[in-house]
Formats: sequence, structure tokens, C-alpha cells
Amino acid sequence: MRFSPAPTGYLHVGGARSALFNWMYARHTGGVFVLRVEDTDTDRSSPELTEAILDSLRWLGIDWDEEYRQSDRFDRYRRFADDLLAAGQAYRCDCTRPAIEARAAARGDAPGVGYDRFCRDRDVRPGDGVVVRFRVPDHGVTGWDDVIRGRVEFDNAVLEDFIIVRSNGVPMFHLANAYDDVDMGITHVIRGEDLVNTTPRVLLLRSALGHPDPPVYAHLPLIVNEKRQKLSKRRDDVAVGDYRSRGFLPEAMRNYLLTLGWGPPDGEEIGPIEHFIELFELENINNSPAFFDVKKLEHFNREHLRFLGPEEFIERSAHAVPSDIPEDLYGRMAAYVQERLVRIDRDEIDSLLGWIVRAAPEPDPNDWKKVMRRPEVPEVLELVAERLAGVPWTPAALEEAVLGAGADLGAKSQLPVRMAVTGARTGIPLFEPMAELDRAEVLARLSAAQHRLAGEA
RNA sequence: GCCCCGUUCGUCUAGCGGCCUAGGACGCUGGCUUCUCAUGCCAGUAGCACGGGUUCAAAUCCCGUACGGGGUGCCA
Repeated sequence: MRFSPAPTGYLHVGGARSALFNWMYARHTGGVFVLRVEDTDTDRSSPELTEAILDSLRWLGIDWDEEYRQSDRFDRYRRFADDLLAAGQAYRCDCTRPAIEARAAARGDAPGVGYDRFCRDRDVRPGDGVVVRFRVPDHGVTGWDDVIRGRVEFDNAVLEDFIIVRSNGVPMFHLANAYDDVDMGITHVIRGEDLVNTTPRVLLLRSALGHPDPPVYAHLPLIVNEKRQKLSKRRDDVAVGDYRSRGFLPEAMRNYLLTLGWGPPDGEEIGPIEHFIELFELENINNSPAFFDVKKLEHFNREHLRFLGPEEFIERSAHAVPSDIPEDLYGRMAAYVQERLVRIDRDEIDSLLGWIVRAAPEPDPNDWKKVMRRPEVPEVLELVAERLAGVPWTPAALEEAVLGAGADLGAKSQLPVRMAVTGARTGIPLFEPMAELDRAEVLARLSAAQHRLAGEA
């Protein structure tokens, strides 16, 4: 199996899913997984982009057994093209795009109908603006049995004589792709459905190489946006690296991606990758496009976040902890954070813990009103402050003082105190972190809230 | 235009002729647990695109229609 990205952009979720399925199937079958960088588009490919793609794959935990760059192998492809030329299976062509379109227009064909085989027998000599085209058979069909789609066939008559070597001498992707799949002994080709239309070209080239038997093809359903269109790097938010920086766990990303187009037969969709590798079969991949749903990804992320052991969670989230939160404090609060986090995100962590080391944030006006503008609140705050002044400064004693005061007054006391001390109506359990603050600080915050209430009355 | 492909709850999926008055998951709604939130547990919500066949029996097989998508580059 192989994953063969073109380094003309960052790795996006569609590519990642293709890589993942190839990798899973290789590991499932005990096969070899090849990473082949298809950098034949010399204008748009770059080593930086290649490195970024490899980096994203490594992050996802996808490893490979062999690695190639097609740019290192141009001479092989050219030799192949020369053989084709010598055998009359390919020919040179000096038609420009405008010339091709002008002839189409003259015939009354719609634009985009393709090349009309004009140069097939013109015996064009090598030179500027000359490409090499493959001579597609006039008759017959080219097809294969797709594991996912069943039999797919194209009439050779509708296939155009496609270019295999550009005018600058650089081979086109079909040529390199067909050559390498044979050369590297690729037996299974698992890739996006957007590539089905190029498959007959590759098949024709393989035959020319003396390998008429197709590999096993599995064309995956596309991953689409909310408008059910193929994801585009330009308009959709799809770079794997972005999800990484937004605080998604690689194992969650990987786990979610594998549910797009495939359902684990045992119905357990969240779990360790080894389990899915064991169950993974090409035959079970479905054939309709899947929408990439960030909401569900977030759910997977929450779950995987909770699978982490306490130590591991601290280690893996440390980089996103605001710098003014001391390590030991974070260690004590981490379990509370772990249970509430959606992503490993600095803002999320800060909103949970920031109030312990800094002044509480300005409360949301609606929340403030809802919690504090109840008639009993001033009285509750008063009594809580009074009891807190003399109590031992431990979580248990704080809890007893706050809840006890409420009980004695027949009122809810936890929420107003939380609001006064943390600046929010929701958050981690109150008394443990509250005990981390100085008594004076807590009393000051209570007093500030009391004054504010008095001012509003 | 031409070629190729697809269509099960809002979303991801199970289903590969009878176990389906269509199962699970996310989301959403309600309830219980709880110092708030979150978790956990329980319940609810909502779907086989349409029309013809084949068959004793069709979400499952065949044909057509509609809708959607992909390709149609000296990109991959």
C-alpha cells in the first residue's frame, strides 16, 4: 500500500483519511506501507510543504516503511516515455491550448471536450512547446473492479490522448504514478474518489509497461463540506495542522477520521487504534460522501482526553497552561480541568483556573443578574463572610461554612459565593481552589460583590 | 456538453431478501445524580429521495426519474 501526496499544500483531512486507511490496511494485513511524495509538479511543489505533510502524518501516529520522492526518479519516467515513443504507443504534439480549443469551436464542440488527436501521425520533432502524448486505443474499454464501487468502465473512445511528458521534459503524474506502482510492487491502491477518472490512464500505462492486471483499487467516498462539496483548501477549514494547533489530540483526530466512510462492525466507534486495525476491511467501506462534523470530532476529543492517565494529561496539556499558573497548582487542579476540557486550549484552561491566580474576570451581566439579584443574596453573602473570617482555611471547612450558612438561611449559597469569588456561575468545584486563595483575598472579593450589589439596589 | 459516481434520522454510520413496527453514535430536548458546570445514568426527537418492476417477502435485487457530487489542466 502507499500514500502518495502531492506537496502543493498542507495535509488536509481528506488526504489524512486516505493515508490513514492505507496505513490501517497495511498494518491489518502485515503489508508494507510506502510513502511516496508525488512532487512532479515542480512549479507548485516545495520541500517545505513536503516536510509539513510528513510532520502532520507523524503527529497522527502514521508511520511508513519506505519513503520516495518522485523528483529523484525523473530519469526512470523519461526512459519509460522514450520506450513508449519508440514503440509508437506515444507521440509528440506541439498543439497549444488555444489551437485545440479553436479546432473544437470550429467543429461546433463545447469547450472542454478534450484533445482531438491532431498530432497522432504528424511526426512532430522534439522542440519548444512540444509534449508527449499517449496513444489511447480507438476501441475497447478500460475498467476495473473497484472494491468499493464495483465494476467501473470507460470507453477508450471517450478517453483523450493525455500528456505524459510536459514540454519542459518533466513527466506528468499518471506516468510516474503508473510506473512507480509497478516498480514498487503496490498491490492495493486506496485513494479519494476524485481520482477515479484518471484511473483508466494509469491502467493503460500499466498495460504498456507489461502489467495489464490492475492492482486492487478502492476509491474512497469524498469528505465534503456543509454544502456537500469536496473539501477545498481555500474555502474550507481543513488543514490537519490547524486542528493540531486548536488542541485536538492526534488519537482523537485519527479515531474520528476512521469513522468517515467506515463503521466498526462491533459498533464501538471510540477506542484504541489497534482495535480498529484488527477489524478494518476494505469491503466494509461505504460509498457515499461524508460531512466532516467538528461537533462530533469534539466529542471524540473529549473522550480521548478522559482516557489519559492523570500524569499523562498534565504532561500533554502543560504547554497550554497560562504561564502565571504555577506547576504545583496545576497539578492539584488538573483532574478537574481534564473532566471539563473539550480541546487542549489556553483560553479554556484559563477560564477554568485563571481566577485563582488573578483577579476574577468581569462577570457576564446576565449571569450576574440571574444569580445575584435575588432578595436573599446580600444576607447570604454577609453571613458567609462572617463565618469565613474565623474558620480553618481548608476545603472541608470552607464547604461547611458556605453551605452551612446557606442552609441556616434556607437559601442557596454556593452560586452567589462562586459568582463573587470566581466571576462566573460555572466552573470547577469551588472549595478546593478557593482554599488556594488567601483568606483576605476571598473576603475582599465577597466584600466587593456586596458593595456592587448595594450600589445596584 | 461529455464521462464517472452517489442517495438510510440534521450529521456519521449498522443493514448486504425474511431477525427491521430500521439499530448505534453525535447533536438537540427533558429527567435523575451533583456545591455550579462537566461527567455518569435514563428517556425523548428524527430517516430507507421518488416511481415502476422481480419475489410468497425489498432499505436490501433490476429499470427509470429527480436531486447531489466528482472529472473534463503542460495540477494531483
